[in-house]
Amino acid sequence: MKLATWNVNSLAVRLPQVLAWLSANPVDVLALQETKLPDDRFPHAELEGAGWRAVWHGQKTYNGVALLARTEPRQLQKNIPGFDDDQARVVAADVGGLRIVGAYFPNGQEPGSDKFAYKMRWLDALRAWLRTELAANPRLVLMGDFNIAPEDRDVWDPVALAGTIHCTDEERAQFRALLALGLADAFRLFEQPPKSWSWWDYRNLAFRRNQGLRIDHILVSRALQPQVGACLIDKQPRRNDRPSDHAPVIVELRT
DNA sequence: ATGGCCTTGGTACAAGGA
Repeated sequence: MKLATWNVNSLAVRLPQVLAWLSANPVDVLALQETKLPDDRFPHAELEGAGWRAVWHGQKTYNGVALLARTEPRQLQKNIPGFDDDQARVVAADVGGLRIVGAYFPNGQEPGSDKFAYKMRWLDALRAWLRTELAANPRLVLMGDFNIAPEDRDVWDPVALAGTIHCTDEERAQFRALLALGLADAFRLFEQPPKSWSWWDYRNLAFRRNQGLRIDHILVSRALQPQVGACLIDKQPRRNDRPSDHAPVIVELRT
């Protein structure tokens, strides 16, 4: 079983690339972030035509998440229960015997800003909810755009970017607190090439220079860890014309 | 360099992203 996550930075723009990628990369579940579509504009018919069931939670202009699956997702959850939020950032469902949580974590903009405070509140609420969710669903995967580079090795220039957004101690402590719930960063269960990133700025020829961050993650619960066979970042779609600034992350679970 | 790009909304340029 293969699962993947991809921040597509507008599904309206990227749908053809998503369908092409899915044809070449037969995953069972794909979590999407930054669909940037209200629910009535989600392209469920096109996806259905390609053999994908979907659940989606979107809004106009910003944010928006979805899960695409080969089988019907059940037990749908949109956003974090009990956390009043006007931003569409979470969609969860049961697929193939797994609890799948797809999430678009807040960016946070700048330490000390209102948006950063929101990011911290959102992370607190996510963690509290996941604690109960994990207790009820031991086979759980949390994947998406975390907007957190967990360690210095996840940053192309950790000196220049020390303490900046995605790299602050507070964000990294939040990431470790998620791991402490009993989750593992699937990517780090394996030896990986140095300078592995999942996002490259559109500016500065950043992709060509491989100047990026690893901020898109797949976390697996303890019960699933023995089944994780591989985890990789697929840089290929970042080479497309009009690419997303993020690349997909893929995990393989042995069944 | 308080920059460089991309998307949306809307039709000029601001906001947001990371």
